Amino acid sequence: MQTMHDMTIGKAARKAGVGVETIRFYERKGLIDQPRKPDFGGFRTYPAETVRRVRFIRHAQEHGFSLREIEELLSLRADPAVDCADVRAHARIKLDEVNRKIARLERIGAALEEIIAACPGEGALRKCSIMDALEGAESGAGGAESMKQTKS
Amino acid sequence: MQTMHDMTIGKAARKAGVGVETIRFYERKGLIDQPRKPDFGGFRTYPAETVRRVRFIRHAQEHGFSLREIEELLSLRADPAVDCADVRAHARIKLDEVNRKIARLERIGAALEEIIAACPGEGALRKCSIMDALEGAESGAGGAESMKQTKS
DNA sequence: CTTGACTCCGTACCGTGGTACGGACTGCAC
DNA sequence: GTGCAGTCCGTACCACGGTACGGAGTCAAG
Repeated sequence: MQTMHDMTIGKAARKAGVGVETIRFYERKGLIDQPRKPDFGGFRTYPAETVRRVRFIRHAQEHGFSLREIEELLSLRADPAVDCADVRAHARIKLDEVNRKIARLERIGAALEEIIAACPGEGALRKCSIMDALEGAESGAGGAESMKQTKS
Repeated sequence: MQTMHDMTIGKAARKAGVGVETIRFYERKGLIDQPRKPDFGGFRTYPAETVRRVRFIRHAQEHGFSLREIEELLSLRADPAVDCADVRAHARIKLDEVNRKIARLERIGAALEEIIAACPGEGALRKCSIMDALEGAESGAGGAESMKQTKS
């Protein structure tokens, strides 16, 4: 039996802090499942689980995961029958991705700090080291090469 | 006065490390300006400045700036009255963003490590800390996050 | 029983950052 | 003088993450 906390889509959306269209969008994407309509007419009712799931999605997005990655993340715990080793393997892949993202951001941050520190803070742009840094390339981060296709 | 280093678009693109289409795209976006065609036929010639500008764009992208922000940066440069501090302020905002992203990623990384560690390597998954980490997420620590839209 | 708010559903559209395509032209080499 | 690489130009397309729209149905209050 569904809890008595079921709600219509609008209420679920408000609770989750998103728009109705966003809920539907996630349904279309398969990130959350669409409750079926009551057979005797009326509106779909959404369980509290939907709200939790939407919040999960938003938080994961804030952490830099794409919807595709989030789908995977959700599937980690979707099936209680899933073997722990599988879950762990997925989690390790994700952890690896996270660490790579952190490393990349740290390089960017270090480069930014460097150019900010080198900036005199005032004066004409003629001698703005930030502009120079962006123009001139190097800056520890390396990778002046063309990173063209990064499509997977 | 054109320098003697003018080149066709393909050469400029190669020098800048991007594709021809990317140059044209930046032209359409107004990030670089398109040289006019020689009136007596032939191809456009691009000055070395274009290459520098494209490199600037790519480097700024690597530092986390969007094309729109880069456009601003470029227009700042075009204005001799602009102060260096303006540029540094932009860089600081970016640095803040980067640091926030890193902090978030580190939290999710820790959560992933937790579930990996909690996993015995076989058997069913009982609890998933990643869900906890992302669902309630910033709860405990006074994050003050989630100031989403407040639809009425 | 009417009104207004909400739901349902498909489809179209938005901005971001490009990539691809096709036909016509040009320029250089052989 | 022909052939091929490169240019020109418009347009279409891609993935991503949604947002908006319009017409119908439904619900709950007055």
